[in-house]
Amino acid sequence: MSNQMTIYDISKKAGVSIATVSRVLNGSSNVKPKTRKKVMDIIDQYGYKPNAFARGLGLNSMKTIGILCADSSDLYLAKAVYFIERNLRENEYNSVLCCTGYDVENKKESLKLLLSQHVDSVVMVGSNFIINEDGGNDYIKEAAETIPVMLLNADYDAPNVYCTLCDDFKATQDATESLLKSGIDDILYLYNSKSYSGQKKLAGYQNAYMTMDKEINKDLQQCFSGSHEDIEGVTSFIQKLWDDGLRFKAIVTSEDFLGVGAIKFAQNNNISVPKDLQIVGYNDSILTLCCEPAMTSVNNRLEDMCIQLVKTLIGTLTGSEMPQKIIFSGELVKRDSTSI
Amino acid sequence: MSNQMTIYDISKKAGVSIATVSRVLNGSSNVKPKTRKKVMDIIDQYGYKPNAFARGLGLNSMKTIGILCADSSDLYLAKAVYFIERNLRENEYNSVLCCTGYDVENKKESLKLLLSQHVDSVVMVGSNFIINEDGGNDYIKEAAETIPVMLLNADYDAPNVYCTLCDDFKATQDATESLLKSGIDDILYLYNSKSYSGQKKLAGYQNAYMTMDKEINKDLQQCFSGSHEDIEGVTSFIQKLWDDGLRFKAIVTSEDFLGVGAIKFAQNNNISVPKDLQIVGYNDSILTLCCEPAMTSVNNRLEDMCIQLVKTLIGTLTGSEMPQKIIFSGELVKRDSTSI
DNA sequence: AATATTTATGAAAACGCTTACATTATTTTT
DNA sequence: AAAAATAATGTAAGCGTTTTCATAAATATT
Repeated sequence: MSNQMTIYDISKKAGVSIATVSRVLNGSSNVKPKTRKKVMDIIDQYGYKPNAFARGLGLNSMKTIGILCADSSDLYLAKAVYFIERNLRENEYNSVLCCTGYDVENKKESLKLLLSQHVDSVVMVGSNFIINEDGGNDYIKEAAETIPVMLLNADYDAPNVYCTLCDDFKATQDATESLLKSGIDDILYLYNSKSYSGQKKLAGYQNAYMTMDKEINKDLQQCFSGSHEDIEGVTSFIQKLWDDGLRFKAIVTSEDFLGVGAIKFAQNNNISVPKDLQIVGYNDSILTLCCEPAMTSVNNRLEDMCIQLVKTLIGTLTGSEMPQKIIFSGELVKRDSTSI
Repeated sequence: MSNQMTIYDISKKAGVSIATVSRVLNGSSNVKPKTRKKVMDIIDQYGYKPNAFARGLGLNSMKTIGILCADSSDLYLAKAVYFIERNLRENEYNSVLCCTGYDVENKKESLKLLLSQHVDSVVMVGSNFIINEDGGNDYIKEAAETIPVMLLNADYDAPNVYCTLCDDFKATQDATESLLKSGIDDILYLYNSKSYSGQKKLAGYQNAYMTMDKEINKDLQQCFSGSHEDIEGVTSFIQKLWDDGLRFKAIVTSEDFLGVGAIKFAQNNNISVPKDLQIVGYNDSILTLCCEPAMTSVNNRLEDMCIQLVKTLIGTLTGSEMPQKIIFSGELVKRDSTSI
């Protein structure tokens, strides 16, 4: 079996020392081309792969990145994980995935676990890793004392913490402003409690009103706290608001599933979309194409962000000075649920 | 820093040998309760975590399972990865994720990589890991010589290979039969080239016709080879068939996104669903709730399968004799896209 | 109380690599 | 052609655990 082979076996067969084999393996320049070829041939012939543990022990790095993610069954997070994993692998890094759920203690525990595994860095996927209370993010700061911490779509200033994010504030503000400018004043903002970015988007929504010098109605800011799978829950949540007498001409959301729930609500009530109710999703996921009409949504450049994040990560690990914050601009993808 | 501490430091502080510390760490019974407590206290006090590499080297196992998955951004596969990861972690196993894409060579390469990392087992998520040609699956057999190989929703008989799957054949046959029994003869079967299970479902579809003694029209078996994101592609694919004169009263699909594309097609052509066209999806994903009307779909018990798979895996790793094949029955979840 | 048995602990080898340092081979300089 | 400089290779010491085997302590048996 090729897997039982050790560097000793290879060195013996190639008639060199284990140090030379190691040098070939690690691409050291100080080895004669002829020797390198000889060793390589043996390695290829026997399909030898160095034992990752031993290598890790020696190098104190296993070329492994920890990926922390609340819930990789969430469409958006799943895509992020996918893009990050792919990019890491292209750079010859492995990823250990760790789904933490939304509980804070769990997140901390998972992080500790990854650290004990000596990952070279840890990527936190999603803004829900930012804890919105005093000292809540110390666990990030602490981890960053040991290894670089990469935040996807979250914003946190600390040494050795690198953020790659989309300007959700601005994207939401822009979308809201477009609606306001088209003469619609009663815009419901619907967000999900799970994600901190829902707050930032809320601020963008509010800022749009301020900028346009229009009055804000607090009742039009609503938080849905169910799961990202519970579209029916969203629909009845909105229905309840409606039945309670709340009225709106547009709904701006912090996630696509909320938008879909809104479209379903409109259908149930024979409200014409976009004529009498315009709806804006967020993330530009496949859900936008499933509903009727297809939904306008903010594309927040997930793939670009992930590519950049890995680029920054690799740079940091190889000792380059890297910017600690990179911000992408979201882009409103207009479909048939709006007429702006 | 707690992370730099070694077993030596702990042993010194506790006034015992490293062997004793190791025994405490590994829960060996041969250690006096008083000693254990003493050591534990030091460990807790300093937050010591053993170096995973060294441990791996010693044990030749890092309690890590490799997860192989073509594309974890696919809703279905993402959920599978999520469930598996969660269950593994509950059993104190880590998971290294590896997205292979659909290229066979890549899959083999990724598997080799995982093996070189000395994972304790490897889980292949999805039927696309079964290569439908002579000797195509030797790579699985080979891996199984070293470690147990777990297949999710794929069927392959070999020593040390464990399959957990859903009877997609039967589920599709049942759905098709229900439609046939309700008097509809022209059922389009639409599947996706990416997944081998599309073939098994096709067989189920065909078997329904045979069982009901009805004639099969080969033109009604169509394969869409686009991406799982390309709902619009599906819609125009069906439109083309329609424009070419193909007619059908129902569409049975191998995946939800195909069903959604079908519903969109119906909408575009003012074909009433389910009155004039019934549509059945597969996987019972969130997409079924996004479209209008909500889509009937086969729930193939993904979570149950994943739980069982991990159970089987842990059993195997701990030396229990485990069944090599466990088959779940799919369940048709009826919604408004059918009237059966 | 002396001996046999069991239980708890320690010393040291092993795990398979990397790498600093020592040595040898090769090339360049004189 | 000898000396100096450089390049290639080898030797051996880590890296931080686990674990076997030997030994010491505690308990049971006579």
